Amino acid sequence: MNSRVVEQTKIRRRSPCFTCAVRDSSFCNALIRGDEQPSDEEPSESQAQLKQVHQTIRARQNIYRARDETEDVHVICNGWAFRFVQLAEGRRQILSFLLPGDFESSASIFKSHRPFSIQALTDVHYCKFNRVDMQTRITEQPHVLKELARFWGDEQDCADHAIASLGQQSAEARISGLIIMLMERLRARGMAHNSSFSFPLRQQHIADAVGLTPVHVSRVIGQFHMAGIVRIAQRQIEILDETGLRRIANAR
Amino acid sequence: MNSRVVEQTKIRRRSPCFTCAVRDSSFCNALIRGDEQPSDEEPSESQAQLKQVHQTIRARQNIYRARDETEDVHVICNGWAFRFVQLAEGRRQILSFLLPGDFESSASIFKSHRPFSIQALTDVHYCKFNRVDMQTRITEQPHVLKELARFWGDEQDCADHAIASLGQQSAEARISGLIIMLMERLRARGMAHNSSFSFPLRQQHIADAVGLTPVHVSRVIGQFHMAGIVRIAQRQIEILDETGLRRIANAR
DNA sequence: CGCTCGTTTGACTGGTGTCAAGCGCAGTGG
DNA sequence: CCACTGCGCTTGACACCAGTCAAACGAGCG
Repeated sequence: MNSRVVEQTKIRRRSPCFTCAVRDSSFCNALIRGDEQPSDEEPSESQAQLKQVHQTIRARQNIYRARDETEDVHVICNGWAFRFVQLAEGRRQILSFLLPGDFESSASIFKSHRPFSIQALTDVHYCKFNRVDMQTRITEQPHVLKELARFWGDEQDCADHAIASLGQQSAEARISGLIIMLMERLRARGMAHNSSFSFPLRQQHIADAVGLTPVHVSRVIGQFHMAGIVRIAQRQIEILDETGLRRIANAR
Repeated sequence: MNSRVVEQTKIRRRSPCFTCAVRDSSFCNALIRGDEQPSDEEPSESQAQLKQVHQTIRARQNIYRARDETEDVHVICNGWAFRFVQLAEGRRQILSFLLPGDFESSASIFKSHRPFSIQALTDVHYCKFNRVDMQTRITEQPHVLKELARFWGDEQDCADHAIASLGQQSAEARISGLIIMLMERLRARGMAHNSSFSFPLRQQHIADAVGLTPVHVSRVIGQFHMAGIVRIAQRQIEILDETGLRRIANAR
């Protein structure tokens, strides 16, 4: 396949996207590289319409605050972020984790304000696309819509999985399921090697994601440690017994 | 507004859609009526392409079984259905309830098989659209895509709400939240009058939707009865104290 | 009349939350 | 270099919400 070469020539060399580590698996790719079919219509024209701005933000800062109006849609280039809702009495629910190449959410492309917030978990490098430009790109180029639909289906599957997990599974199963999901998503990006990968989550984040208290998360992770299933240290995780971990995740 | 009249002329009088009670608020409307803008392009041509088949199914029958290949996308015309995943040991999680005018899920338009099943809760009258036809309709008519995006955003909001509810709320809050959500969705369709509406859910359905056991659902609903907040009987519900119900739904 | 299905109720159990204290470590400033 | 501090994690004691098991009831229906 030399499609990669073709893509590179279409992305301006000055753009940070030129060196993006996850470009091949991200939606940006379809967006930026223009129409896949070799055609004679000038691609540079619609190319110019797609404004994007790259930005950096420190850990714990909000990338988007719920219900704010914004013209932009955010894509994570580097680092981890998460989508969440803030509830009464300091409680919050993490709705999803955003990894490099992830959209804040594909539905955001069509809405100027959303009910959730987005916060950087590590230092994050992200990219803002103009929403209206994106919409025209999607209506004009059917293959971009197709690609978007794929992301959107994946998002729904993740959401449905979270609902089933929260509704039906025990604390151990929910936590191990979260670890497995993150592992698989990182593997798909080539960001996990020999069952060991970056794991910047605090136990508070895990708790907010799976609907438990940090205290109980600590107990469960402690069990996992003692059973020799995982090892978490220095913001890194190592999966020592993937089979065992999956068994726990699939049990009630 | 005489747009209603215009629409009627575009829907063949023989079609069940002609007398659909929720047509104005459903996605079918945008799909069937063709391009909104008065234009000279012949609408009858693309009209003919959109195959739809109407069907009826008894309560408790499955409309779709998880992971089956299908060429169709389903829309509920009449009655209630629900989307669910079946888990080990007879457990199941209800992911969402489908009311008249609802799509099985907007992401289904782009995928030939999905991880969830759909079951009729009451006797259901539904409509099958051909998926590929639908896709071309969406790519060809930008306003249909816009409309679809609206549904899709609503779906995400519902899913996010369910996640937050399951993760952070007490049994009382989850159950009252479910009742309120159904009430509001029925009101939007003109299917709820003076805080009283059809409520075909068994307590088992409520339990499977909010992640509790039927026994505990019974206890909570019993409390609601005794507190004079709602009255459920003969598959009908009456909201006696909406303020109180909302207070419970918003508390932890 | 005697099914079946859905609901209710009681007694008891257990998983998870709450509260509180202590530990280790990194950063910071003297 | 050392105290001080804050953050994240761990641990223990105890409380409580919700699950489990079992029995009984009522309504609809053949």
